[in-house]
Amino acid sequence: MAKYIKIAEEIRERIVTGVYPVDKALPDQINLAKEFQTSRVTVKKSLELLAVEGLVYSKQGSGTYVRKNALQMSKLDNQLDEYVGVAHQLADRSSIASQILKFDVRFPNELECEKLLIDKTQPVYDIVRLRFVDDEPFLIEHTVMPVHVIPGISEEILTKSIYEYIKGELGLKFGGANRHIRADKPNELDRMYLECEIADPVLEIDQVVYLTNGVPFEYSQSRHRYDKGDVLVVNIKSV
Amino acid sequence: MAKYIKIAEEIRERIVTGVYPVDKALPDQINLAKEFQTSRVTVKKSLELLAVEGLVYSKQGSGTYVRKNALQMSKLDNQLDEYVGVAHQLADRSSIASQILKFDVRFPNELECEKLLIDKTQPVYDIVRLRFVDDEPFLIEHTVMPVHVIPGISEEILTKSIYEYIKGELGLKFGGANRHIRADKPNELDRMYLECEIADPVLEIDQVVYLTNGVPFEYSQSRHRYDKGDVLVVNIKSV
DNA sequence: GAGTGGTCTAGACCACTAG
DNA sequence: TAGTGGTCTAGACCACTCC
Repeated sequence: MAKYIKIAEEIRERIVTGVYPVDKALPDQINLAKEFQTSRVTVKKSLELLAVEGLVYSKQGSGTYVRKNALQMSKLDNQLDEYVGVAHQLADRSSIASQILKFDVRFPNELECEKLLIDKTQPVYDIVRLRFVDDEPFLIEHTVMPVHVIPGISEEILTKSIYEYIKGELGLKFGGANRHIRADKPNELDRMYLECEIADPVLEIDQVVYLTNGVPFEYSQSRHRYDKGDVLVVNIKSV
Repeated sequence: MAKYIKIAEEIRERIVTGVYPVDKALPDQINLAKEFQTSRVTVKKSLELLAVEGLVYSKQGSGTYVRKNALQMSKLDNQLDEYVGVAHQLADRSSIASQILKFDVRFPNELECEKLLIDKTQPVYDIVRLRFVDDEPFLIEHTVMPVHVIPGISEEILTKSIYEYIKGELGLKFGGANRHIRADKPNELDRMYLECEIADPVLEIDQVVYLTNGVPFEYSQSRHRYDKGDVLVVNIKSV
């Protein structure tokens, strides 16, 4: 484990336990460097980590301070690391099940080519899944994935986790996503499978998910019951 | 302007113009350092900037590569810098107007105290605004702000931009936000002011906005017409 | 084993804040 | 003006990838 990460952990611990109180300055970088038997550059790197997490902020010429909302931020971080779509947010506290409504291979349409950065000749999986939380329908998800990027998908994998398969079997890493979030009226499928009334809105999330090398591997549209969960977005400016 | 930022700009330019092609490795850090007459550490810092933007990724022992979706990412970035709530997303291409429905000062309730990290004795502004894009109602926003954090709010400021006032007059900086996004059925106000039909869903965004020092200065709930705009969330993993 | 990125150092100078 | 963070250097060693 890198030294600057260990130091960041120690400082984070001191913040959440109140050794470094909220709204007050930390010891300056030179003294922290002395204490941790390291160079100032390394200490600075640790503080940058904590700044990205929203725990501290630095003011040139003045000092590095604990942010007033530091304690709240430290709670959020665990959730963030695990965040993949919305389904995962609930993984801890509930049982999740999947029902496969459709699993096909076909050629992509124009929009899918554009989103997935592929051409018309490259086949894609066409998957529709219904997800349950504690036996109640929660979301319906339409996923399109390029076969050549994620080969070997089977129904068995779909009932478990695609992300686990990509990480474990294929050795690829999730690298980010762009999501569009909007509200919509329920359509036929929503009413049938999510058991929506005609006046029940749905929350729609359109996303393109990328591997670390920027190759898109999933373009999906998921539609959620409006009364089951929401989307949390945390945003910290670094400048 | 710091050298590492200039170098990042030059490399970004080379990526978007195709000098460094997508999916290929950049020159290694030592050679980039030579070219830019600098040290390897400085080059690395430039590459880290570009990695955060989603343009490149580095693989220890192998090289630094242009991400396949780099060109799409470079388009998104401009939008992101300007992102403050949802209203701003539209600022460029349309005329925005505000109508003040309510502007009061009162004591906060328990939830507001918790969100804004204040106690019951500290008064808050209680503001309700209706926003129009090109003369059509677009969102209705209920904002609560602590008076002692943002003093001197007037109706005139509200019709313009609170953020401009905070930055310009008070010299404070916006430092981040936590948002919860969900879909909901329209309530009385939505139907009256947003001109929603009873079956029209609304997109609700609950947010706490912070200054750079972590002091919450706004707790707001905005409700949007489902057919006018959505929320874009970009997420790049750095690990 | 050669090449590449990741980390770390010790010291320097600059830019900014605050009294 | 003193103190603090921001940047930069030149060199070193380590960890990892890939041939």
